This record gives sequence, structure tokens and C-alpha cells, in this order.
Amino acid sequence: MNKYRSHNCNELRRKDVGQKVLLSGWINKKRDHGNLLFLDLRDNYGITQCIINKDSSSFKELEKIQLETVIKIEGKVIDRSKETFNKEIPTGEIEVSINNFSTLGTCKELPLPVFSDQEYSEEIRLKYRFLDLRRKKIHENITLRSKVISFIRSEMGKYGFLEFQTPILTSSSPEGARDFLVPSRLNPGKFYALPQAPQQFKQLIMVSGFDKYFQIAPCFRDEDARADRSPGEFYQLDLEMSFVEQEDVFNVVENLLINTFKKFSNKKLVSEKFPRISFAESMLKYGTDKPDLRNPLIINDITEIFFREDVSFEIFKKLVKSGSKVRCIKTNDTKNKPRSFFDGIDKWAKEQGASGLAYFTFEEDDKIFAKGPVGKFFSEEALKEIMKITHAEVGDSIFLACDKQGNLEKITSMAREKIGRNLNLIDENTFAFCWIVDYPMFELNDQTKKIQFSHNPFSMPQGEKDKINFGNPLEILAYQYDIVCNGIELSSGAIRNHIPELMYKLFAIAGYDRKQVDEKFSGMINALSFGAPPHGGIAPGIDRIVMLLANEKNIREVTMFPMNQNAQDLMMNAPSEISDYQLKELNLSLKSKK
RNA sequence: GGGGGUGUAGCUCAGUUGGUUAGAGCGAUCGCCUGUCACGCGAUAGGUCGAGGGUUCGAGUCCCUUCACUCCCGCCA
Repeated sequence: MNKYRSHNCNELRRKDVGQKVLLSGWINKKRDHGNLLFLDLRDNYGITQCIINKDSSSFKELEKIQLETVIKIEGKVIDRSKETFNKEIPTGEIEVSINNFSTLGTCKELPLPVFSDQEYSEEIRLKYRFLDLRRKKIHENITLRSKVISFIRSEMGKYGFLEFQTPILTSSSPEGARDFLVPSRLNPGKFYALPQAPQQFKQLIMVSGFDKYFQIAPCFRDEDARADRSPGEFYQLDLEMSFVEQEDVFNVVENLLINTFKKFSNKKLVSEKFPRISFAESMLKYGTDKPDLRNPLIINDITEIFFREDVSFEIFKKLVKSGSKVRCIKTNDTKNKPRSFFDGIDKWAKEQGASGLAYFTFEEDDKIFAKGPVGKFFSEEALKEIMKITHAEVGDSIFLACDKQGNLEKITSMAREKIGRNLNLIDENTFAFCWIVDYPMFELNDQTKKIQFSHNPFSMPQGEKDKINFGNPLEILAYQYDIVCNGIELSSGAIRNHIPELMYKLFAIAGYDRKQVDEKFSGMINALSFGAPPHGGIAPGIDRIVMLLANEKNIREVTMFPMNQNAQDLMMNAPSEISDYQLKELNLSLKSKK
């Protein structure tokens, strides 16, 4: 028999009444009636109410004992009378009468209460993460994370994928995010990089003939944090398949995600086939490549209206002439919304750094007219044209903004979300997935005006390889795709370019000559020259999947030991200074601190 | 690097127009209480009002600087 417990704290029921039991756990809560003490004992599994009265020799000691002390109790399971059942917990029909107890782990005065629904500052939670993790909600989140990961593992096994580990110490890559670097002792002056993703390795695994690979892979990127982005490290379900086209990857991942979300959440899936939206369409209709499809609002381009003679909105007309565009969001049946609703949105837009959002509402007496501060600038004909483009009816309103395309996309995208929330159009009880497909291979860097890879340089360009229009690289699309759910980018992937000659051509466009490519990507290029299968894959973000399933807005709520926004671990005191000896061994010297 | 929010007791927060000795709940300590499950009741301790500077007869409150945490922009192939 186990020394510490015969049962866990969620096991005992009425059928156990009369049994002598051993329970161990934390003191969750005490209720002291002077001559009678109730004590809730908690472990990973649940809570059992224990009871002791003043006749017992242990009574005085238990009365004084600190919450969160770890104790072992020896006692007898007894029946509760019906009026005293606790329906909140599964063990609520019994209690354990304490015969004696021993302390297994003492507890100092707590810096934060464990048994409480209060919220605490991140600082105190992260510093005392081991206490924070005892609390119900986050304890359940972390447990959920474990279950989701093991479910995914077993599913991937069923689909015939093999799980492999890839190196953590690898080489720095010129593209992408900032690397975390690790100095090499044996190779003075040289550095390893932690992998931003096992990108090259997974392709090499395909070249090695393993056909289907996956890994719950740690990824390291030295970029600034966001609510849905941990600083430093995160996990991806990294997977890669040989002899596949985009469709084959989609099938596997759609199945996996749908099974996972059905199993671990009660929220409705808007559609079991993920709709596919091209990058270009998404940027136009939603202003972003991660649209929240729960939001029914759509953005329309109405730039052409501002070339008309019968539109006198001179500010916009002038901007349009110099290359700006006008885009708008239509809201249904908002004619009775108070002025404050419209002005609130306009004010909000200005706070976001835009020049505001103009608005008007379609109304009708003997003819169509627009009500609102800028309504007078539009003729009836122009209004009818806008109604046609936006599928608007009388009573609907239009919010419009004018700017250069990039800024315009940003503000209309944010406005779509803001207006959708204000009008309560977003159903929080659903998951709306979609594929974003047909990403451009290249993009123009705004600052340098040079052409660069827009996503992954190893993606396969679309089209027959001899017919691709290399003269107009910005037109080249890639077999590059993202999964988005509720406005959160869950994963991105691609069919890879396994043809070295084609890869040299593409890298040349991005400004790398053959020699540079050979140097920077020697492992890859070399491998692709020795019989590489066509292959492709994707890498869904585990943390974000769990975040959605746990209904959390912040990734730290599903991460066991996260760092804070400044990439510090307040509990372990990382990063920390190192000794002169360590520096010397690594051939490093520090610039003097300012 | 930039913008917003927050910072008052161990924890969560209140604090009026600048005005006497800065409050509450939880927690801690002490006492009372035999059916609670957010037990109840009474008492006690606990404060560099994030830090520094300024304005003022007087600053938790106003101004400036700065620090920490957080959200966002930039960044994240």
C-alpha cells in the first residue's frame, strides 16, 4: 500500500462510507467552528472535505495550520446528512473524519491566495508560478494542453506519421525572425542558433525518404511579445509529407483540427470544410490575411465613385487622384443607431492614428439620399452605385476611409472588428476556420524598395516551372497557405520547392547569387540535388490551438512557465549574468554597461 | 524604438475640488463559535501611496523625470 494515500481527493463516494482511508494533499480551505473544523483537502484530482472536532488530539494543531500546507490524513469515510451535501463537488456526499494527520510540507504565509477567483498581477503570478498553477482555471488549462497534445500525437500516428526530434542547436538563417544565438566553446567566435522552426530539417527528413514526419517542435524567435505570442519560445505541430499536393496536406490538417476541436470544445464549428480564401481576396474583403470569419462585415472598394462628377467629397477626391483608395464597410439596418454610435467609431478610428471614418446612412423619401455629416456630397446616382457595390439597402449605413492601400487595409480591418463588436455581430460560441491560399512569392520592401520573399523562400511557385513569369516577380503566387481561426493565425505551410534550379532563380530575384545560396543553405540545396521527392507540409501552433480550446485571450494562460513581456523568467531569474570564467571559456567579452 | 493603460497594506481594490490621524474585503495574529462549504462574530498588527524631483501654507491627489507590469504599433520568412 502506498505510504501517502489510499485514494486521491476526487475518489471517495457514498459506497466508501465506513472505510478507513489515507489522503494526502494541500489544505485548500478551512472553516473553523471552534469545536468543529472543516478542512478541504485538495490534490490534482479534486477536493475532499475532512472534518475533526475538539475531542481529537490533533484538533488544536489543525486549527492553527496554514492553508496550502501539504498534509497526510488518516481517517474514516462518513456519510453526510442530505441537507449538508455539497453538490458542487463529486465527493460532496461524504466527508472524511480525521483520526490523525502528519505534515508533509509546511507553508509560509502566501504571497497570493490560491483558493480565490480574484485576478492577480502578472508579475506576482509569474514569480510564484508554482502557486498560480495550483489554481483551478490554469491548472485545468495546462491539463487540457497535455490532453490535446497526446490526442494529436495519437491521431498523427493513425495517419501514418512518424515522430522525430530535430536539433535544437543549429545554424543561423538569414531570412525571417531574429535568432537566439548560442556561442560555441569549441569553435571560438562561432555561434549556433536555436531553430525558428525545424524548417530545413523537416525537408531533409523527406529527402531521407521517411515519407511522413511530425513533431511537437519547440521554436525560438527573438521577437517582441503579444498577447497571443510568447517571447522566446513556442510549440508547433510541425509536419511534412512526401509526394503530395496542397490538397493532400489540407485533408490531413482539416481532419486533425476538426477532430481536435470537436473533442475538446463544445463550441460550434461554422463549417467542417474550411473555406478557402485567396490572399488577395482576404486583403480586400477583410483588410488582413487573418480574417475573423465570425464577423459578417465585409470591406468593399469604392474608389471609382470618387472619380464621378456628381460626388463632391473633395478631400477624398483629391487623395484618390494622388493614388489613395477608398474602402467602406456596410452595416445592416443601422439607421436608428444614435449619433453617438457613429461618432464613437469615428473618434475611435482617430485614436488608432487614422484620419477618422466618415459615415452616412441610406435613407429614402421620394428619392434615395444619404444622412450624416458627409451625406450631402453624394448624388442619388452615386449613392445607388455604392448600394450596388456593397449590396446595401435603405436603412443601412456606410463607414468609409481613404488612404494609401496599406494603411487603408489596416484601418478598415480594425474598423471591421470594432464595428462588429459594437453591433454584437460576433458569435463567441463558434469557431470559424479558413484557409488563406495563393500567397504572393515576393513582396516589395517599403523601405529598401527591394524585392524580398514574402513568406518562406523554400515555397514552390505556382505554375509550370518553364512558364513562370520571372520578369514580373510580384505576380508570382506560391503554394503557400495559412490556417486562420477566429482571426488568429494558427499555422502556415507550403508545398516546397524541391527543384534546385528553380530555387536559384527565385533566390536571384531576392538578391542572392548562386554562391550565397550555396553557403547559406548548403544543407538544403545539396540535399535537393540528390533525388528529392516533391513534398510539403504545415505547422499549426500548439499554444494557439490550446488557447482557443481553453477560451483564453492570452497565451500565458496555457503556458506552464511563460516569460514576461520583456522575455524574463521572474521565477528562475532568466536571463542572468554569467561569470567571467564562463565568458572566457566562450571567447566572449562584454562591452561595458552604460 | 513608439503609443495607451495600470502601480495605494501580503493579495484585490476604494480614496471626493489639493485639506485633520490614508480606508474596505480577503489573508496573518489573538479570542469566541458543533454542520460549514466564499462559515459567522469580535479584536490586533500590517503603508517609503512604484521611485526621484517640482508647485503649494499643505500633495496619494497637480506638474516633470524615471522604473516596473501589461495591451497595441513596429518586428514576427
